[in-house]
Amino acid sequence: MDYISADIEKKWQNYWKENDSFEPSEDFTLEKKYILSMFPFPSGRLHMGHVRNYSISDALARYHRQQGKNVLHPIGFDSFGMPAENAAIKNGSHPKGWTYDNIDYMKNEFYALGFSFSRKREMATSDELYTKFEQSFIIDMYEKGLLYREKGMLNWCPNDQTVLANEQVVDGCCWRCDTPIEKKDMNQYYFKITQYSDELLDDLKELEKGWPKQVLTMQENWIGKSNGLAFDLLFDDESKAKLNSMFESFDVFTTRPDTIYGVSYTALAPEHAIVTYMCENKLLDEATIAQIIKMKNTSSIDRQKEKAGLPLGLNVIHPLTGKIVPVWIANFVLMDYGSGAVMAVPAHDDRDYDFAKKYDLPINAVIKAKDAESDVSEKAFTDAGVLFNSGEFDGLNSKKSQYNIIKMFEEKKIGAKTTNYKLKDWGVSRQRYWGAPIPFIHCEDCGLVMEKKENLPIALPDDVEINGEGSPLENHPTWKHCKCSVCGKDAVRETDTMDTFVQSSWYFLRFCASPETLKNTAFTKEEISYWMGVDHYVGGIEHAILHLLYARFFTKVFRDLGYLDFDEPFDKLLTQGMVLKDGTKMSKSKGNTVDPDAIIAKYGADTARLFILFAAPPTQELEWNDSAVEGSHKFIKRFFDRASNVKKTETKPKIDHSSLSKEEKTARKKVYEALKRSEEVFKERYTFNTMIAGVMEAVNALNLQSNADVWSEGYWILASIMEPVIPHTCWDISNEYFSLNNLTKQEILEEVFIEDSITLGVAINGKNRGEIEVDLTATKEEILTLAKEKVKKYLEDKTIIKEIVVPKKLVNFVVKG
RNA sequence: GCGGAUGUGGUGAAAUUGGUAUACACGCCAGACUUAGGAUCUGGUGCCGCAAGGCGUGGAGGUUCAAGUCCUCUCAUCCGCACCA
Repeated sequence: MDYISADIEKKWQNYWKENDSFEPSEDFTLEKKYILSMFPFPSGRLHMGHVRNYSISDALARYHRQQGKNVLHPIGFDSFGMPAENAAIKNGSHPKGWTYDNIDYMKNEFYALGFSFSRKREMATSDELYTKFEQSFIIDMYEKGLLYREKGMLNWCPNDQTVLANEQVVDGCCWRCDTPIEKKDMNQYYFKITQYSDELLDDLKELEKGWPKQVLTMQENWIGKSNGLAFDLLFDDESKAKLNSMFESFDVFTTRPDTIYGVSYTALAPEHAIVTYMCENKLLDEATIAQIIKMKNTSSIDRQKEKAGLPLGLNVIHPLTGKIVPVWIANFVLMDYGSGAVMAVPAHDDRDYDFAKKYDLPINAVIKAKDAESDVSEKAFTDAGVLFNSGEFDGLNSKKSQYNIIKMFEEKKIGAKTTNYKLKDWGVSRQRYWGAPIPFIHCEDCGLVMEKKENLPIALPDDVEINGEGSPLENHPTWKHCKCSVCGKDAVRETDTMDTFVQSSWYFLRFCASPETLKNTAFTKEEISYWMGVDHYVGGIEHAILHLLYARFFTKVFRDLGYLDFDEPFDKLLTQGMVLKDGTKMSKSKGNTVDPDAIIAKYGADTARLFILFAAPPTQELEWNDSAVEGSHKFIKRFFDRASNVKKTETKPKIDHSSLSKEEKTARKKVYEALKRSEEVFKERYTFNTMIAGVMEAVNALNLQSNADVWSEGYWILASIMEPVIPHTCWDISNEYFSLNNLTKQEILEEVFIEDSITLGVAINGKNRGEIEVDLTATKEEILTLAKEKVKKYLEDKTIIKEIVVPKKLVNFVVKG
């Protein structure tokens, strides 16, 4: 029978659909596996990155199903978001229609690839029920004080006409459209993620077993915890008078209190309150004010190009020496880190050094290397060292003095040990239409109030005009008008919608809901405690910070709200590498994409899956190679054709190993080696390429013999091993020859690994010179005699100094002369 | 600058604890079958060399009977963060 991929694949896809083959059981006494791939945005069609992502998770899901586990392998769509609106603006389509059409199309693509998803748990985050539950959680979070509204300087993308979270600003530009962001003073809703900074950082330890180190490090850096000293710098009397006695002091933070005797100036961020006061009250001359305004309006990228600043004509008093220290304004001081002000120690900080050199400020060295002279004439000395010119702390090392200096500040009550984080609260409101509305109401009398839970969902209106100008909800004639949930008076709805990352922060919990639960509640605690945590989470490294941090945050919040009782959502994280063509990432703009549909049409889904899992380990980049795809296709055909050597059987044949020929024994050994490899791969290594190579070797070995029982046993096992990779082909073979009985856990037979003789390498001075075959029972002396005979010609005129026999591996002679 | 990785044939890549480097595949070469071959099958293929032999895992050292694997230094590439005080 010829291998016709289209027929076979269609046949089994229909079979799986009709038989609900991949629905998880509701029996919570079974051992479970929750296998999840990061769900896609419904952009229109699948790309190869998707195919790789789901090929990996599908292989895991199918393997564990064979092992008898209760497997949850769901699929959904992260369906809110800007592209739907952009398409609306471009083609006049409606975001809803566009989104759901795309979902339908992509679902078909998924099932054409044979992915074993639970069809009954399919969902999209733009479904009204999803919005309903999410809005309910938002209200819970507000009541807990984890959501607040505040005016602030926000990241504004002028192209997308919306605010962005800090995490969504990449190199000063919008993460989505690359437009340089602007700062805009606006009201915004924030999740208090900073309340969980320490826990988000500390719990990374729990993840060390299951997450790539790289991701852990990225999260750690993003949270950016640093310990140091915070203290007040007091103005002198003259400066206080200049400031109309409005300010006594300002607060600074340092991680290097050991350098404090080297302070030679201090610097404020251009946005600092004192600077703002001075500008507003014209306490500086006009030219200076103009320069400050210019500095503030400079983009963050330009601000990094060169250090710049101005003296403010103010002085503070050094807290330890009592000396007068000038106050500057400096463009490198960031308003949103620490207090927006720094003590400057040019001798021991590169930035302070550059600035001091430029403006000719004093450079006072106070730390030197242990056994060297201090030299800061060329550059700052930023290492730890020994203190000098530091009063009572002279001679102490950096570490010791940091401790002592902080202690002294605390005793004198002029400063305190302080921890700072780079992590900021998560701004979640977006001025867009295609998102989940934030369920709040603005009432003239009552202020900001929550919508009543019984009124949820606050759904989006369908009749909107989307033209890219302003917020479509804000511009809608009637939608925003409502009654206050507290006093009943006329009021207005919040027209901002939520960041789409909010939806992806809890979708993995929603998947735990049974088809029954789905209709009524978000999920039940019982279901969640059974299915969570996710055993394998598969997705792209690009989500290392944003999505994974937010999802971890939501899990902790839901725990504190009583919805669940664990700390971390994802036990194991597998970050897949990119799919490349011609050395660069596949992308439409580069025109180097390969369309999955075309590959399926030409070779079939199994070929695409096999190539993707065979060409490289999943965490590594994958270079697309047309002829290697061809090769994968050839293997499947050969695998299918050679199945004709198999004798039909309902059970695995029993074979008397001792009666077999050498070729037959080798074939069996290779088959069972492949099985061993498969277990390691699925349990620990996930290097599917090596497992597939093992199967290929086994097929090659089977082909060198003609014992029908050996063929049958071989295929019984190999079709089971390969089913997670090329499911259609394997189900077809299994059905034809084994009545599908072999797609279960396979037992390893140790007898096939026992051999009567073994091959040993013979080396001289570590260099391989030949090999000998010896009896299993051979003694060391016998082996040595045989080995010496084998490499006789290399031993002439030489003296053997040492003879090493490594059992079952090799013999090594150390020779001289 | 800080952090994380990766360097092995013409190519994608194997080598799980130090033990015969290059499994498996792609490509290439040769042969068979064929009207034909971009199908299928068989064999060959690390490099230099006619051979004997020598050399080979980015580079330089080291430990060891034995190093792709361990240690020191170094080079290159990729990724992430970045004026975070």
